[in-house]
Amino acid sequence: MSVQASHSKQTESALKPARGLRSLQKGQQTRAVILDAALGLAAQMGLEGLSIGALAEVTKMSKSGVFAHFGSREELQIAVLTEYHVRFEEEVFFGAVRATRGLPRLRALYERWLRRVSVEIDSGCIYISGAVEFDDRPGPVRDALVAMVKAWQLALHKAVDLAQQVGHLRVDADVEQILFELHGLILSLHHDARFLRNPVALKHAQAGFDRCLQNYATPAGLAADALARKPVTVTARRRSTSPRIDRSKT
Amino acid sequence: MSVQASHSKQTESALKPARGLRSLQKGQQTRAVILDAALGLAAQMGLEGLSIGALAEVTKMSKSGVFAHFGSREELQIAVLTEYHVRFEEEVFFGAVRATRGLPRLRALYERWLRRVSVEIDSGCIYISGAVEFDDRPGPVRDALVAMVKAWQLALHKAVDLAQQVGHLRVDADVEQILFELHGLILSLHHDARFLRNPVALKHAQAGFDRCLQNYATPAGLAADALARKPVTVTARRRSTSPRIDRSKT
DNA sequence: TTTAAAAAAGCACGATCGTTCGTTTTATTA
DNA sequence: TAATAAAACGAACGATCGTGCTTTTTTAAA
Repeated sequence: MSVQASHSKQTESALKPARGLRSLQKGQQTRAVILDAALGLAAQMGLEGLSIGALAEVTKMSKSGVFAHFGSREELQIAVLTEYHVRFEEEVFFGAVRATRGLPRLRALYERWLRRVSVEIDSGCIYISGAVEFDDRPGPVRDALVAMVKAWQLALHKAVDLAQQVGHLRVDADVEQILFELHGLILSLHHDARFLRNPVALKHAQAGFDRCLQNYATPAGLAADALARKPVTVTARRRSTSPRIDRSKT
Repeated sequence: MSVQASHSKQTESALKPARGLRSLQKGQQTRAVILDAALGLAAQMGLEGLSIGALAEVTKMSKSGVFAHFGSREELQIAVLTEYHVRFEEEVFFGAVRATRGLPRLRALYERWLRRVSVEIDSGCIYISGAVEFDDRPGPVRDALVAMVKAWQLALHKAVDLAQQVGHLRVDADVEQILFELHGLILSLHHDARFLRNPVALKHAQAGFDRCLQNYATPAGLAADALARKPVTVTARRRSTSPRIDRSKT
């Protein structure tokens, strides 16, 4: 199941040569290198700002050499997108489903999502920038992006559903509404942290999540959430001016 | 005070000719036409996607003719930005400050903001798309954009402050946190409505605002809010599956 | 209506874009 | 090691980008 979007352009013909499948043969290997650089470039300049020339320069290859690996710019963009999807899935989703069902898992998903959007290495969430770039630009790239975002939202939807089933979230709460608000917190974080360079944006995003729980969670859910969180001390979280809550990371 | 960002590139030398200031003389007139077209183009393609060639085509002018009005692409982008700022100020801010201080005014601001982001003619909020495009692109365009967004946030900040002073919002509430969450709702709306084409996004944004009030407003504030809202019937708002709340516009 | 100024057009420039094609260099197999 | 396939390169294409420069057209003042 996972967060699979329906895009498997990996050809990997698997017929004829019964290839070694041990070490990537040179082609796939440099393709991976290119893709890695492309991810960094796309995170910085956006998917539309990603150019083959710049990519060639950064990988110290010729333009045509880079180009040959993808066949077209569109396919390069899609390849970048699916690579990002795989990493996102790996880091955020698979890393969080180990947490127990209910609020602990939902919080784990959210926390990892936070990190991904704000403090990542080259930062710049391609889902978010891509959504803005392609909201008025039809085509296969947009289609692929929509599929991935929807897949991720579906995964979140299931996590919220589960949290309701185990009695951590009130069953009369509108799941779509919860997702809408959580997504808003993420987008606001992305905006304030990256664009406005506001260093406290992360804390606002975390506080927003807590306040969301206060509204939609059951007493049992709140208890489970408190238990699952790092039990350093039992002092209630309070909003103070002194910036020492910083150590609340896993 | 208003929502003034510090950018008045309007030259308007005001010296020598004591110009007619009645009807714009030809230059300013076509400049206005170009700018109007540029706003539409930028809303659709983004500030970076806005090209002088496309702008010339849409206005049926020569490239150099368009170009001469701005002197550089950057100045064109800034001109588009300030024009957008003026319109935003007009529609959202000045249109809402007529509402009485406190929650009525805050709601008026929010409602107009909503419309601006979701249902506008050519739609596509340049503040939002610009924030994504220029979060990693230093320069005067970014600076201008940051100034405008901060000016708008300051205006919102004052509205929230006022709502606290008149006893509509709890004084122990963190203003920045409120702004963060409201902004998140707007961004989520922009994302879901424009990118995902979700027709119910607007309702989620409205419900999110209501829930925000439930958390941060005082009883007196809630009463004032209920009074200020269209007093069609006195039935309490409830979350039902039947979609009939649609007529809740001013 | 004539004249001076402003506005728009026309043309061309260097750069960069994605892309194609033919050649040369690598890597893989026999 | 020789033969074969894959990979990377180099050069060039048409298009478009922003931007200068010169000329023509339009507008405003005398």
